[in-house]
Amino acid sequence: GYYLKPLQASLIRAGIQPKGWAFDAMLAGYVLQSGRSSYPLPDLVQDYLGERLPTEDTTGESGLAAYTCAEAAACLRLEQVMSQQVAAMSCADVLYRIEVPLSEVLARMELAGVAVDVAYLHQLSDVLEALLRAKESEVYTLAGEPFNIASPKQLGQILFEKLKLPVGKKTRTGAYSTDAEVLEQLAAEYPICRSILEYRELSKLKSTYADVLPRLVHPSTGRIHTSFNQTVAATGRLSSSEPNLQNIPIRSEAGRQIRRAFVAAPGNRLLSADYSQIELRLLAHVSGDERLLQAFADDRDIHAATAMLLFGVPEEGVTPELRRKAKTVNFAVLYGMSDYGLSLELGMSVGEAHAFIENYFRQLPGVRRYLEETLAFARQHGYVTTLYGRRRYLPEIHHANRNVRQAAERAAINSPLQGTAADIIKLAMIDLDRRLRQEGYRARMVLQVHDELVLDAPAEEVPALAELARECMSGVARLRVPLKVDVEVGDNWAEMEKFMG
DNA sequence: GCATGATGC
DNA sequence: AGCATCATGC
Repeated sequence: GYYLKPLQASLIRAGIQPKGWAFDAMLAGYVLQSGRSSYPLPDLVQDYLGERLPTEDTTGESGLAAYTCAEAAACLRLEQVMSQQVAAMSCADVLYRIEVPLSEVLARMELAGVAVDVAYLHQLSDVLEALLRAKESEVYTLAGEPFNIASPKQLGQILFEKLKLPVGKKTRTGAYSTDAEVLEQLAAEYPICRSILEYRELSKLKSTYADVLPRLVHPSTGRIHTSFNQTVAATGRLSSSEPNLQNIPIRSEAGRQIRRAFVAAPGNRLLSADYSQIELRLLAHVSGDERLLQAFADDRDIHAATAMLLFGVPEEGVTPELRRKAKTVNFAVLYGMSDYGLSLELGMSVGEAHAFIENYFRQLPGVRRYLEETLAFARQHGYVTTLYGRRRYLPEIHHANRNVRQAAERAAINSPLQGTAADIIKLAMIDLDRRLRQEGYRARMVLQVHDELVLDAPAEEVPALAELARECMSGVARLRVPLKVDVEVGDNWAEMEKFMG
């Protein structure tokens, strides 16, 4: 078949649970070349069969029948060719044990949807509107005139020409940058910058979330049914759209008010299970670095443990500031840090950042070895892989332009880690979905947010479900480090409490 | 349609 | 600084 998920959803909605889905050409296309922007069937037919699918003429009934038959025939032949190639690049497990079975799980999740409190969102929208108007007046007063705050061009003119604030960085096109980093720098001395930041936050919350989410509530289910896209992210992650439920605010207090709108069905509770530090645990596993492995074996606070190593202080000497620096370095490693990037982040010179990184590698030599081996592999083969064999091609690893080449090098470091984490949670979703159905749970998996699964569950199922989710998620891979899973339970997605057990 | 800037992991 | 989606301006 081709793009089976909608078909699977239709069948499931009709109460039919077909088994033995064998092949999906769209998913095969994704596994073979995850960097493509999309996988239209005519393109796959052209690229893998060297043929042209007849042009779509579905005006009449006979035209529709003929085109549908041509599609079906093409899929059968695509399976022969693509399956061979998938096997030849050792991606059979990724396609047949991960992506194909996951498709049906995603269909079930999309059908289940998630409940939102619409009345609450309307109320919140009105509050945001009032706060926004007040903040707008505040900005106009500080600027000495009204203007469109949402226009970066007008805002740049007001701040850097009229008010003569010191110019920070410029954008790629040479305009004054007014992004949060620039405004944050200026905010201590110029209150208007703080006001603009607050205006931006409120504006984002209202226009992207409070005003849009209620419109996407399905009239018959009363729930929001996102799309989980399986072929978008080059690393193997899922994405979510219409609406994106993978970027619901959590960090700011105002943002968390949006999250409160995501609720359990009546009589139910929301259960969230998330992997703790999965990417750093994977770094420990694939690098085999002794100290990193030991830190996770001891279930240490990894950023604090890193701070002890980097700064040579005892546990009680780890100040919040040192821990924050160590945390930044840990993330920088996952993203394939350059000393330049780290220097910007930590506000130090490139030389200091370089010394920082050298110190990190001296303390964690296994990590350096892994990063060097991964880069060498990418340069030699032109791709990198996850633990389960998922491949990402990096043609720009030999690019003549240094910036382009270095971006590819960072992707070479990051993709195996981000992609392996994606493989693992996908496997866990398949397993958990099977267990939920086999064991007759009424709970439904409703969201996946990269390292987190959210279930909408009858209150009485919560204790057993917490155990089941933990078991599925941490048991799905046997690594040199434990996969720690934290479980939280609550009536809404903002107010969750740790679940012990 | 691209640029910018917001949100998440 | 890795990976995404969405709103807005122009």
